[in-house]
Amino acid sequence: MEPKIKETAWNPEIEKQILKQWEDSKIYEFRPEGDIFVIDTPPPYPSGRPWHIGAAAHYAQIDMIARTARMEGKNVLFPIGIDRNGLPVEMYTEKKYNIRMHETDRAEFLNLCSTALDDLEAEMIQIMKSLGLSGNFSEYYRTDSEQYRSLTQATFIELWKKGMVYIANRPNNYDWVTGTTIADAEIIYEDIPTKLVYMKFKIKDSDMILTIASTRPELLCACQAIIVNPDDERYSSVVGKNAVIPVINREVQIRTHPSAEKEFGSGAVMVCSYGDQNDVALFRELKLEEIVAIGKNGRMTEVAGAYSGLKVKQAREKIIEDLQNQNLVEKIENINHRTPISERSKIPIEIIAMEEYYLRQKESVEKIKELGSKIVFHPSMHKQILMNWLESITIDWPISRRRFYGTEIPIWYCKKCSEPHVPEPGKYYRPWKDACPISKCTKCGATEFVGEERTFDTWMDSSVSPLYVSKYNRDEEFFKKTYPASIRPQSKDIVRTWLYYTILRCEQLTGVTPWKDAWIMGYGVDEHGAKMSKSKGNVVDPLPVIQKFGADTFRFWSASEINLGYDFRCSEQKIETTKKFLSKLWNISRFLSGFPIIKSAKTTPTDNWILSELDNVVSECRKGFEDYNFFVPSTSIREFTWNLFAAHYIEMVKGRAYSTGFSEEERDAAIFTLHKVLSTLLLLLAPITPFITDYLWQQIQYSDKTVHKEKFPQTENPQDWTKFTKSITEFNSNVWNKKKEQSLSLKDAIEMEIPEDLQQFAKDLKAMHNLR
RNA sequence: GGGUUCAUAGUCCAGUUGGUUAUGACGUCGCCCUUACACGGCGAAGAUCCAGGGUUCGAAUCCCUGUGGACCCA
Repeated sequence: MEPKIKETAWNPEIEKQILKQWEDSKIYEFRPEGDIFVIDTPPPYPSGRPWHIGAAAHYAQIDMIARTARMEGKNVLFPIGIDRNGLPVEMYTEKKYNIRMHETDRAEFLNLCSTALDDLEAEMIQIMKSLGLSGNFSEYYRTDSEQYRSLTQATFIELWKKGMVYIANRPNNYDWVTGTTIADAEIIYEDIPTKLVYMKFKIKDSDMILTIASTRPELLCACQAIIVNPDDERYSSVVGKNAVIPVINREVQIRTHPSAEKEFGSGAVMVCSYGDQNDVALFRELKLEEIVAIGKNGRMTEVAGAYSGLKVKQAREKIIEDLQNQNLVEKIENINHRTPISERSKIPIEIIAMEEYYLRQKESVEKIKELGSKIVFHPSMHKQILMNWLESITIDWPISRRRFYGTEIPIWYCKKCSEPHVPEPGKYYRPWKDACPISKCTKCGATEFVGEERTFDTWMDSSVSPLYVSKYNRDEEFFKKTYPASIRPQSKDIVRTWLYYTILRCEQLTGVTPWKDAWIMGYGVDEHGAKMSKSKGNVVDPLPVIQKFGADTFRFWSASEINLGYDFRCSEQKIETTKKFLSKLWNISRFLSGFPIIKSAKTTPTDNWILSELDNVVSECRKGFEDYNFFVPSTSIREFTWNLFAAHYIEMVKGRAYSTGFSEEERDAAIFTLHKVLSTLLLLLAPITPFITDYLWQQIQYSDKTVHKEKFPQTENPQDWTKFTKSITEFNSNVWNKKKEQSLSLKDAIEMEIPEDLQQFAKDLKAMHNLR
C-alpha cells in the first residue's frame, strides 16, 4: 500500500500552515466553565535585542504546561502580556536618542519610550507565536495600558485607605545614574577591587595617633563618630576622647560599639552618613546628626569643601592624594570589597536620605511564610529562595520612584496645607498633567492642588498580574472562577522580587495566596556554562534558530535538555541534533501510514511485549506531566521510540505486517499494535511538539479532529511482559553481531538457536533475521 | 561568614526506597544502501562515579570531613 505521507523528512515550513489552521479554528479559546486552569504567565520585558534564547525556551515550556492541562480536560486561561513599565526602556531610549530623561519634556520622553517598546514588542510577539504558544494573543495585554495602570493605582488606593502606605524620610539606596531610590531587591553584590586606606587620626590633647581603615575616605567630611569594640584592649584608653578628622580638622568622639570588628582593618571604624547600611543603623542608634555629603547627582556637596562638585570616585582619589601629601596615610591595602551595585545601571549605590512612600511589609512576613509554605514549588528546593528572602526583610518597601515611564502615583497635595489626597479607584490618573479630580481639601478646605510627579516601582504593577488576568475589580463572576490562579511559572532569579511581591500584594488585597503552584526555572547559559550577557557577546538569538530548525525542534530540545529548576546550556549544535528525533518519528509515521487503521485485534506475545513497554512509558509521562516536568516524558518517549519500538519491535513485525508467511489474524494484530503505539506516542508528545504531532495525527487520520482536542492516554496495566525486553534486545544484538562476523548482509539467512525463554516470539524472530 | 545547589567517559546528562556487568545522547573510530528513515542501521573504543573517612554482607546512591564550581543572603 502507498504511504499517505510521501516526504522522507519533517519540513518545519509546514509549521506556518498549521499555525494558521489553529488560529482560524480558535482551538485554544478559553471558556470560563468546568474545570478551570489559570496560568499567571510572566509578561516578558522588551528591553532590547536580541531576546534571550533561554527566555524563549522558558515560554515553550510554559506552553507545555498549558497544553498538558488542556489534554487533561481542563479549560485553560493562558494569558499573554507584555511588561512595559520601568527603567530598562528609559535607559534604552536615552541611549537610542542620546538624551537625558530628566532634561527632556516628560510627554515627549514618554512617547519615545512607547515607540521603542512597540518595535521590541513586535519581535517578541512574533517569536512567541512562531513557537506555537497556545496563549490568548487576540487579547494580549500591556502593563502600561490604561486598564492595567488603573488597576495598579486602584490597588494602591485600596491599600492607602487601609493605612498600609506611609511617607518617610530615611536613608535609602540611591542610584544616581538613574536618579531614583531603589529597593533592596534591586541590589546585587559584586566583589570590586578597592583601596582600603589606613588613615591617621590625632587624638586631641595628646600625641597619640589612632589609625582607622576605610574604603570610603571621601566620606571623612560626613564622619560623626569613631567606634571601637568594647573588648578591644588596644583602644580602651582612648574611649571617650575626641579625635581630629584628618584633612577636615573637625573633632569627633571615640565610642564603643559591638559592631566594630577587632580583626577588620585597625579595629577602629569611622561612622559616616552613609557608607553602608551599618552606618545607617549606627546613626539611628547613637542619635548622630546626619551630614549630607553626596547629592542626588552623585557628586560631593558643599560640606565636602575642596572636594565639592566632584563625583564620588574622583573625590576619593583626590582625598587619598591629599592625605598622602600630608603624610596622613599609614598604608593602603588593595582588597576585594563586596560592593552593593544597582541591578539596572550597574554602578555602586549610595545611601542618601530622601522622602519616599513606603508600603508596609514587615508585619506581613509571618503571614507570607505561612502562605508560602502551602504553595507547591516545582522543584521543591526553590521554596528555600523565598524563605531565605523572608528571613532577611528588615525594612518596608520603598515604592516611589523618580522616573517617568511607569504608573503614576495617584496623589494630589493641597497647595495650602500639603495634605495628600487620593482619588476614587477605577480610573487611570496622571497627576503630573491631569486636572485634580478632588474639589476641596478635606483638611483645610482649600481648592487648589498640585499633582505628585513620581511613579511606582515597577514591581507594584507586576505584583498584581494574577489579579489583572482574573479581572479583579472588573468582572466579579469571572474573578470568582479564575482566582486564585493555578500556577505561576517564572525564573528563579526573580523569586525575591516578582514572586515575593505578588504574594505580599495579593495577600494584602485578597487575603489568600495568588496561586496553588509555583514553577521555577533556571537560567539559560551559553555552551560553556557561562551566563549570557550582551557585554560578553555570547547571547544566542532565538529567532534564527527557530527559523532554521523549526519550533518543534526547539521545543523538544527545551524539554529534553532542561531539567526543571537547574541552569541549562544553550547551543545551536545541540538543538540541531534534536531534529533527528523528529525525523525518526516522521519516518516511523510514514511507514505506518501505508497500513490501514485497525481498531481491535487478537494480539500475539510480541505485540503484548511492546504494549507492556508502552504502558510503562505512559505511566512515566503522566508522572512527569503531573509535576510539570517535561524532561522525564521527552527523554522516556525518545528512548522508547528509538531504541525499542523502531529498533526492535518494528523490525520484528515487519514481515508479519506485510503478511509474508503469516495469517491474516496475525497480520492484523501487528498493524493494530503499530498504530496503537504510534497514536499513543503522538498523544503523549502533543504538548511538547504540537506541530508535527498534529500534522501526523491528521495525515494518518487517527481521528477527524486535531490532536489538541484529544485527551491523554491512560495506563492500561496489561500483564507485565517487560521481563523479556533484555532477552529480546540481546538476542537481536547477538544475531546482528554474528552476521557481521560472518560478513553476511542483514537479510541473509543464518543458523541460530532461539533461547528457551524467547520461544513464544520465535515466529517473529525467525522472519526478522531469516533464521534457519 | 551563613544558606541553597552541583560534581558520573572528550562533552552533556540519567541513575526511583543502597543489590550482579553504571543509562542515554553528542562527538570519535570501524563496517553496512537491510523495500520507514544515510537526518539511517550495526558494532567498537572511551568512567578509579571529585578526594578521604564512616555505616553495611554490599555504596555512584546514606552519613561525616575536605576540595572545586554556580547561585542566593549578610
